[in-house]
Amino acid sequence: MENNENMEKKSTIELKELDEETLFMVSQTFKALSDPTRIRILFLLSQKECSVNEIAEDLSLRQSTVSHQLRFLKNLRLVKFRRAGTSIYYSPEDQHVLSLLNQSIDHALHD
Amino acid sequence: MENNENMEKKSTIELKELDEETLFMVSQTFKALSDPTRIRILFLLSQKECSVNEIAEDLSLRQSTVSHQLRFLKNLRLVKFRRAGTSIYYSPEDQHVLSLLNQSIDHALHD
DNA sequence: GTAATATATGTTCATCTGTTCATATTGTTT
DNA sequence: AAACAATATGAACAGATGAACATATATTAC
Repeated sequence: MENNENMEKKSTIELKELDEETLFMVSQTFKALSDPTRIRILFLLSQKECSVNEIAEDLSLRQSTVSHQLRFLKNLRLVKFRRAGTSIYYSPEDQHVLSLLNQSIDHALHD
Repeated sequence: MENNENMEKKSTIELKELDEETLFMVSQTFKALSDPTRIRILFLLSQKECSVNEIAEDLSLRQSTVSHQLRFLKNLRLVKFRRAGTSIYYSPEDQHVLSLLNQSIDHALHD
């Protein structure tokens, strides 16, 4: 009974609907960022557009691992790609998720 | 070679270290928010301080399920608690994570 | 003290995840 | 067209995860 009127500043969550669909979308978004490999891929792509092989080499991952994770990120529309010759170059598509990642890294670094 | 100087606005991720420890912390934070049950618990707690049983009843979850998830959130310092009689009341502890959740819900709702 | 209530914990189980290998597909280049 | 290069895909496996049950612990009330 002492915690019922804290919806002003400090970004407390306002009363909103949390229907099943929203809940699923939100959890999926965070799931995308819950794996170190995916974070490293997104982090790398936020710095430079990369082909699949470049990602694999830069992060010391198998090509198939990168490809599988890119499919995951692609399905969630978090990355886009373009073909260039025989390679396919990936880059981030969702600025919002990149922002969430950025904030979280900042917060972790500043302890 | 066309994506190398986009570190101004739009919250592109700046060049930072992504050491193992930071990577782990960040991924753990997002993992906490990647499960619908934990999201519902945090969302509920952001609105009112609750005992374990209140959470279980409000969200139609087993008491043990709630307790296990609370332990998870407690380990990550995302919730705090106080004892009152025979009950234990939980509330959010990490404003930053609450902010991430809030942003993500907003984004999902505004499509 | 004992009984009652609230919460925490251990274990089991089914499911989900992420990686790897092997192979298929796709587009390019000659 | 064939050969090549880059990427995607399928299957299999190990490990992680979340829910449920039963039970243990802890505090209050009597």
